[in-house]
Amino acid sequence: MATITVENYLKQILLLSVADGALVSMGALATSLAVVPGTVTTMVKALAAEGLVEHQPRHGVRLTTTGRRLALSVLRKHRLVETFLVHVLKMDWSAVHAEAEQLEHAISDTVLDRLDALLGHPAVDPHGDPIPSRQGKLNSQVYATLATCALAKSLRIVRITEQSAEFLQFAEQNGLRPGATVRVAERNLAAGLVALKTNGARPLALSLAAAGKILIEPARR
Amino acid sequence: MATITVENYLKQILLLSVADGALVSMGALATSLAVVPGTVTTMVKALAAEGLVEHQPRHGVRLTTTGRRLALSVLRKHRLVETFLVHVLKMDWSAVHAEAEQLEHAISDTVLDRLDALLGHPAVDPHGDPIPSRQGKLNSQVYATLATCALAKSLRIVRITEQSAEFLQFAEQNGLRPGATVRVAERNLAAGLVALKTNGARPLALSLAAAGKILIEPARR
DNA sequence: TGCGCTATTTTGATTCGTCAAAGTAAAAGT
DNA sequence: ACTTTTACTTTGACGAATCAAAATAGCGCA
Repeated sequence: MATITVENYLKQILLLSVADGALVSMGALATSLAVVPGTVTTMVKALAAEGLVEHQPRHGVRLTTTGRRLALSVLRKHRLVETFLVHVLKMDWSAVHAEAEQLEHAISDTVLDRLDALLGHPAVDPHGDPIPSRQGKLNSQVYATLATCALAKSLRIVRITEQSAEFLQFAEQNGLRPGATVRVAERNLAAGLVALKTNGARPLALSLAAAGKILIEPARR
Repeated sequence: MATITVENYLKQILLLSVADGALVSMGALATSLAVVPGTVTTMVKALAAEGLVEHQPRHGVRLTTTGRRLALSVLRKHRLVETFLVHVLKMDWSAVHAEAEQLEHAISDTVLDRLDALLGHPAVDPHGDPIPSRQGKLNSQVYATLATCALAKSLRIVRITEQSAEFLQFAEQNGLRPGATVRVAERNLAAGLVALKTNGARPLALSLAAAGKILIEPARR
């Protein structure tokens, strides 16, 4: 069985691959796993020997079919656990990521299935991130972000693609959570700023980088 | 922070110490942790260096105050998780031990507190084992067992001190769960057998060893 | 009192995941 | 095109946890 470390490497490669089967750079992997690059090289070679990834020396790494299946199962655990922590244990939206990071490696498939049923087979977690299905299907629809969308239109937030507790706390306190409605009042590329109007009405400024983390779709009706 | 291995050693020493502060033999520890004796010696010396246990070379090991506190916290996690799995996820009474064995190391104090509240601060887990309090108090009342109690009296099962799935399955199928009422019809020391009458009425024979795993008290009223 | 059995400890080796630092290839700049 | 920068890989070492097998201490028993 895969160790916790292996599970983390695979999950991270999945999260960093911009498109399905795209190469992930060793450096990016090292940063996101908080290890030095040499460690990643060593581990990736080991994973490749196990048939979990394909290593293109000097260029990067991608998941094999087997590796992807495993990574998706870890991601499913992570996101279902987050959903459970928020919806059942009423924990703070912004605090659950770190908890789930541990629990995703300790939870069995049996427990996961029960949890899934208890939660009513949710399609997305509290951040709006899609939950992989039991069969390993991941709804990877491409959404616009607050950094790129049309101005003045009424938008619905579908997802916050950032897991740092500070950012999530800030988002929550300003009404930026999945399901909320917003409009982009103004966008100033030079200053790197995006001005928002939320439902609650007080105006709000965001950096472009931050705005790019918030995925949206046209508000329904 | 203590590794998973350290947590397991401490928990096991706690469970094996017959009385508070009694020495636990290295051999018993090795068996219950499924490692060779040499490994236990090495680890115990390391734990002693950390101030978590006191090692009496050639004689055994006992927990220090610090070690005991840590062990109790692990045990609390284990038993609360078991309770959650049975009462909320409706999992099989006999299957939850193995699951909890993993989860006890992944769950934070924050999550544990929420879980405890959700379950209504239970005093015992589904096997009837007492759950240590948040402050580290463990209700260690001494109960009689089916191997030692009076005959013909009406008894209430309070606890099953055995975690193998086979035994628990057998117990469950025969109505031997905490809270159930039984009477000992007959005890044959020579044959090593105990004959029971359960509520459900079909008579049932148990080995003395098995009967000793079932703790009881006089039925109320 | 000494002999032998059994539990415990030692010793040397192994695996996993990691780091620091030196070496190398590829990409980017002038 | 040649040099510099950057990304990646290699090498040697280390800590944690383990095992196998040899060495030793304690204990019961004759």
